[in-house]
Amino acid sequence: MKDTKNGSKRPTIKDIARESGYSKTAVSFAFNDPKRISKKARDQILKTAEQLGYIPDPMARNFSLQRHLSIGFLLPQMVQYSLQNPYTLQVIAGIGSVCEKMGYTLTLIPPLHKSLSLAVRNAAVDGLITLGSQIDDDIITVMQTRLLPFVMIDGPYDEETSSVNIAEEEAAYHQMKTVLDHGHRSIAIIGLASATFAIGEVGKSVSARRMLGYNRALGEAGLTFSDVACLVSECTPDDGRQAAQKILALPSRPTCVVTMSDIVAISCILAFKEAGIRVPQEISVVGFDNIDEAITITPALTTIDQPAFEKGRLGAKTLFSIIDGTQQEPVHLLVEHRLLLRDSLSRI
Amino acid sequence: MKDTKNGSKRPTIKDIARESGYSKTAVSFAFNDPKRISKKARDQILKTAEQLGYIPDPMARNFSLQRHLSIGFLLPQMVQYSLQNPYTLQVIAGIGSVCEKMGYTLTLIPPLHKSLSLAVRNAAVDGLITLGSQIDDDIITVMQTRLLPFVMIDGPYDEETSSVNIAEEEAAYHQMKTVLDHGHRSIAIIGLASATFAIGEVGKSVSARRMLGYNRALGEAGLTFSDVACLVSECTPDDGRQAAQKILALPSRPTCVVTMSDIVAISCILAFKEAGIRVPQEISVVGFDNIDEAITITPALTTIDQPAFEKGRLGAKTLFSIIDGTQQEPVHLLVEHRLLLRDSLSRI
DNA sequence: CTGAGTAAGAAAACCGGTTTAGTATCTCTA
DNA sequence: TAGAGATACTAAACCGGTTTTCTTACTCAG
Repeated sequence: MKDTKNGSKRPTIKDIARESGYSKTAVSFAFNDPKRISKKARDQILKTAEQLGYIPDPMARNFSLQRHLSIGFLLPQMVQYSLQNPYTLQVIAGIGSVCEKMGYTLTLIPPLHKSLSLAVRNAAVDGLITLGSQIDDDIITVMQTRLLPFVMIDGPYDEETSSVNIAEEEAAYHQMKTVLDHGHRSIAIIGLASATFAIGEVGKSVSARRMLGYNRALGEAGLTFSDVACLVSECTPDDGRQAAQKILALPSRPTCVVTMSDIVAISCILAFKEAGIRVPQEISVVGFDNIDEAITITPALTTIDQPAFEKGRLGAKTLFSIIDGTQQEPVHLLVEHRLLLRDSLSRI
Repeated sequence: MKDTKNGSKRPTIKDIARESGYSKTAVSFAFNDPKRISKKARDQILKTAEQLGYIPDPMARNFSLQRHLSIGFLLPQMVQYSLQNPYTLQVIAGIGSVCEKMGYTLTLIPPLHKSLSLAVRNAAVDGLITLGSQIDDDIITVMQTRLLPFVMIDGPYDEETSSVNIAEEEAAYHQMKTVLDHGHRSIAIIGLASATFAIGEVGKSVSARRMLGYNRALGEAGLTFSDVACLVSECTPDDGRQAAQKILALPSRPTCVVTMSDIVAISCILAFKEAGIRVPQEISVVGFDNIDEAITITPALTTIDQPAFEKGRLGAKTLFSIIDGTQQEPVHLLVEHRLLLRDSLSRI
């Protein structure tokens, strides 16, 4: 690996061509299509490449071949939170397992200057997977304008866009109904930050779909949203704790807190315990996602289990089938959820 | 966003130039250096771009500017294991937090056709961070040949290569000495898969350095490696369980198992419990890393705590300072470790 | 012996941007 | 009123590969 003439920079295909006495074309063939060239030429070229320490520039190749060999995962929140959230990490692992099989890398894309759509504009990938409800029309427009294939996991529902989801409304109904069946009537709901409690228009976000389920369950018990305390929280430990504080500050304390994420639920449990309130004797908590900690925390968390790894895997498989042209029409995958009854929910 | 003439493909800078009546240069300036161009021209160009749905191709930009705006993380194992390993995930989170600040993406690079060095040849990144001891000379040669800046975390020690580590020998010494101080004399060691129990030559890998520490501690207690059972295991739950089975099959069961990773340690605890053996009453287990599960498992795991997130963060910071030229010479960072005494180690 | 077909390789176009070098016009100063 | 300098823009080179097109020499069948 000695220096080439061009300063101390890496040798290019041109250098190898010159030094070996062949053309650029020949060098390219030597590496990519050996049959197209004589053994003598190939040997000479590879020897020269070896001597000069030549490795074809991946970006130049990819650019020329109009591909990236990488798919992107749009981090739904700041890295600090996204990559500490076990649910998100399981989804990433699922995506990664497919990438590995396909010989692709997985590019984690954080917001750029706090902007997701800016990050999407600049993303050097063959396709994108999004997670969660932070995906607004702006972002979708950028992906469509770039003609970038994408799959949304837990995203806002859209006929024309491939997606992977659980039956959100059904799951939320099931979650709330279980709480009501346990006798609770004084309830607080902590929605995702993007949640809206206006049921009027048909909601497209995960939050909105879950709200429909909550509404139905409450209705069957003769309640409406005005009978429950409605809060929202980012899906972070800090925000979860703040929500817990707000609940403790309510004029009358609810007997059960229904959350849309285990992260928030667990933060609540911790906050309640620190405030000297016994869970579930004085207040019940139910979660959503079934992250690993849900079963190790005391009391073990009653929650909705959703197969995070599988969601990632299916999302990635779908994305690849769009990229390679196998899949032309949008697909909408539904994966199974189930309610796990554990200690954090008590009967009243 | 209507179609351009060139079929149904995305418009390029050339299309915008033609349609707007200006040159490619003008279009480029309109996007990147507005001051260089008249307001009239800029408005016309941006209007045309908007109408045609033009977004500059990130790869073409990056290629032209000879940069990637991404750094790579070389996954030490199959995705299935790497992205399920909490220690690795914490390191990734640390790296990601820096990438976010710098406006870079983080590319997770799985082995390509089982080959890490092949993956490194093809990686489209501005720099690489490696984790663990799987890094052989082959891989290092590729990175050096490509003139790709890189930082090794927990890697084989090398004067000329920037690195982030704990004082491995010291930590291992501390771990083993604690076991010996608790009275254990019948000990099994489960090393990392790459471990070698030959102490002769100065080891460069993490395993080798830890072995020196073990050797020293054992020596002070009047023991040598021939007095302990020496096994190796990949850092996966499956392999950890296999190692546990081998220990149970030994002619005389040791009173303590010393592992080089919590993943393995926890697998052992689970395997032992399933075999009806009480931990720590009948057998003690100590780990290494202090992953989250170490404290939630019963019995809580005695282990060496190392700051995974911080390692990732420092590794990334170092890499960026090499990339931007601030850092010329290799740096070798040492971060603090500490022993956490918990229930899985009993006194004998 | 000739013409078709093939093998080996070179030249040039291309991927889609950025940037350097250069041109024409306009403005200001001496 | 000529010359210097600034302004606004264009043409062409460049990043490092791949690929299409073309040339030349060789092979073989008729």
